[in-house]
Amino acid sequence: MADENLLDSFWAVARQLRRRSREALAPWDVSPSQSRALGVLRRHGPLRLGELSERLHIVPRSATEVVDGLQERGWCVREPDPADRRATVVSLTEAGRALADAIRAAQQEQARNYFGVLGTDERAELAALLDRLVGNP
Amino acid sequence: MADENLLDSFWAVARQLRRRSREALAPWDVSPSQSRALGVLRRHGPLRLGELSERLHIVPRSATEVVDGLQERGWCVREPDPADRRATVVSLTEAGRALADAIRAAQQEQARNYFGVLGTDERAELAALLDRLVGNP
DNA sequence: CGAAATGCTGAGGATACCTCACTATGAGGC
DNA sequence: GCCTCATAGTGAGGTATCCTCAGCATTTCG
Repeated sequence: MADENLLDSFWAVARQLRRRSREALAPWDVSPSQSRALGVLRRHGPLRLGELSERLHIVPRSATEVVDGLQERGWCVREPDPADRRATVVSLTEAGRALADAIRAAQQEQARNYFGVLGTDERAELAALLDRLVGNP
Repeated sequence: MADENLLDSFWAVARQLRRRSREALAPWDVSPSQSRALGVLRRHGPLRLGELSERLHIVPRSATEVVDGLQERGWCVREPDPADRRATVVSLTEAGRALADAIRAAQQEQARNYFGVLGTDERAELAALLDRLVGNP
């Protein structure tokens, strides 16, 4: 079975990607979990905390902490949802949006760099295989 | 750039693999980090704690904790290195070896299952691409 | 209107890492 | 042989990122 090696290779790539991502984030002193939240808010716009937690695959209580961190640094704000006063809507501030954009650019650059050892068609092949695994038809 | 999607797909696969691996480990009540240590000890035989920590990509102090956990459950033992009394050699007990074998079998089964949605040649292709990325020629 | 559901958060805990300082031992220069 | 310096492991203490459970405010529904 080469599947064991497949697993090993996969995790080796994951480790490298994690390291590079950490390095790419270093200039801004943003934690990986904060960066993920910024990315989600950037892509989807304002979100209720519960929705944010779903997209981050964490429980709402954990999203509370992440948002606390972002808010402390002035990157997002909480506002009551006018449609449901139990809920709070989280939006990026201008600083937060600028930061999210910068991080996205850095990550794109990093991804281009890392995956650049493969050719264009190979990257497409890799993406297709991964999507098959995930179950994205 | 599809590289962003490539990243997303990659992490989606990683998440699924982590979840499945956690499920595969559940019957034995072994933590992922303990399982990794068991795997290393199984493959390489007795190791000095420092060597074990290197292969796990963690600092020696952290390996101490992992070994503490394994030893508590009777899966490994510490013995002084006869060649250097500062060092301690960690070896699997019989129970530890049996457990490591069982875990390996379960993980192989799981990997076969997960990567089974791809054909044999596609798995080879994926492995080759990943190895290129890691830098394994 | 009252009961049940929902959205968020305080309190507290687990895991898996880390650094720093310390002890015991080993190894090389004189 | 002794002195110095390096090395192996670990105690103490800390951080990040998750989790559950309980509680409060609010909404929804029979």
